[in-house]
Amino acid sequence: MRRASKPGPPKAAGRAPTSSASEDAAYLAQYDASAFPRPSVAVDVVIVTVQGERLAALLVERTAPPFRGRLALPGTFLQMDESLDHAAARVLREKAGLSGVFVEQLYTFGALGRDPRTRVLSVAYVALVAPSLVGSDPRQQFHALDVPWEGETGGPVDVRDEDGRERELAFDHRSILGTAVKRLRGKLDYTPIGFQLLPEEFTLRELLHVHEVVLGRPLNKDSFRRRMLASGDLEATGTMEESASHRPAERYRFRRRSAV
Amino acid sequence: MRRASKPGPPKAAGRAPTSSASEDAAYLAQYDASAFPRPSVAVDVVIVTVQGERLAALLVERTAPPFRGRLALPGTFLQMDESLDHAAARVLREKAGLSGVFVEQLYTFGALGRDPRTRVLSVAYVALVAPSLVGSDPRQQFHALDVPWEGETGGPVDVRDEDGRERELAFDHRSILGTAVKRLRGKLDYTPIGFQLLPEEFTLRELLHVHEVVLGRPLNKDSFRRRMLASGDLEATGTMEESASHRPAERYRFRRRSAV
DNA sequence: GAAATAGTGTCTTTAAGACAGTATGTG
DNA sequence: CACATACTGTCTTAAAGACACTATTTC
Repeated sequence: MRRASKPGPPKAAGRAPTSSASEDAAYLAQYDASAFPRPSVAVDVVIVTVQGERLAALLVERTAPPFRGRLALPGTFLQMDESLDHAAARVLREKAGLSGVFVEQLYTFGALGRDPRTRVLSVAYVALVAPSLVGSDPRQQFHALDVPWEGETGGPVDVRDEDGRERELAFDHRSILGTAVKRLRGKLDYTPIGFQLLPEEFTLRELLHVHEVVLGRPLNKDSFRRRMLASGDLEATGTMEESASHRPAERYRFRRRSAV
Repeated sequence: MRRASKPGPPKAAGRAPTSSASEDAAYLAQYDASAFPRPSVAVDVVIVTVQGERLAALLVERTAPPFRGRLALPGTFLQMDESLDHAAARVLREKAGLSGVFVEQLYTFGALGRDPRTRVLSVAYVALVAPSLVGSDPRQQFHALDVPWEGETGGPVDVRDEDGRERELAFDHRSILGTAVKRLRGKLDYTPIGFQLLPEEFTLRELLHVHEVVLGRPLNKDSFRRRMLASGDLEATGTMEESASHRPAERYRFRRRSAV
């Protein structure tokens, strides 16, 4: 290991001195932001939940061209006075009536022809919501996802409506959905992300079910139980589930819950 | 498992028909791209290599305000007629004289005050280069990274020049470097990314060294060897390293090598 | 009691860590 | 020869899978 020598005094040695605050201020006063061409920037959010045996995402039907009539991810154009994270939270609130849920940035899509109108980048986010948080809000139109690949292969994802009919998506949103599913599957292996798709308290069977739906394959029940209890992330509540036609299971709670 | 009913004929049922190509064309003719405010978009690349016992990144000294004299990631403004990936490859070529190396998108930074000039998003990429690819090109000024956290904690990273003196960075580039190191450490656990930091052929000791430098901690030599040989990703070349003052090791090659 | 799932205990298999011992190069 | 590292083999430990068995609820 090459040892770094003790850092010397902050004198510059053979380098141009760092610019001063006043120099920066003078420069900024004459800076012309319009000198560079600027693309439009959209923020789209993949809002994921578990419905029965499938993953589902909140999608909105486009009422204007381009792609009128197709389903699209809820999104917005980035405002100049808000951060990317803020825009994602705004989409959740305004387009889905949701707040306080898990959100994280996914990927930025910037292919040339992805929006026929003009150059638009899409900074995509993923949000996870418990089915119990989904209520009667008419904006919360979830559609089942049909993932045509296994593991973390990746690739576009199909969308079906309530009748099981396949729906076409606008833009490159099938690919964005695919990237989201791939990311979720990857994270599930080493982070306790599954909790975000369940209510505050849940049984181990429910947690197992969520993992199986996200991963798209059955899991070993015994080792899942052992792994979860050994992880230290779960806290027994002492209460039992009710009204099951079998022996009721104990409910657990996640120790730390991060939210935006 | 809820069975999807057989997809019916593509007739719309109770939905507005999908927009036609001619409708889209008419709409696009009158679309005004300037109706929405647009931020500037930069593409910055964290070009990583291994130097001795440390990770190092290629950084350039800023010659103009803001942050004149500080080190910054090589970057460019996104052109309107190029994809994000293309802009990243262009930065590698023009600012580092590199091509054919591993590149992938990292994260998009969009905090409000991150550039004092105007609203600038930075779509950050990570590139991995073998030390053997680094030559006499004066643009290839690598600086050692000093990661002040363990594992995948995350957080800003310090940069030192050849004398071991700490250097200040421009913008939020310390955070971008930190995100890059965190990503690399995460990927190393389940993907054979370490190969990208080595020449075409290498010994197991060299591969182990790369992993240790990226992860910032020593690894068990025995299980590393077993794991690598069992993974099926390595191919023995039959040749031996030379001029070591000890028993020479066999050289291996990576089976698949992805590049841009 | 039958059915269904919860939860416990144990055996086997597999991967990782520890470490001894042999092999093969340089000086 | 000493020294350094490559490589092999074996023992131990820890985690995962398989599975038998008991427990507790509804019907």
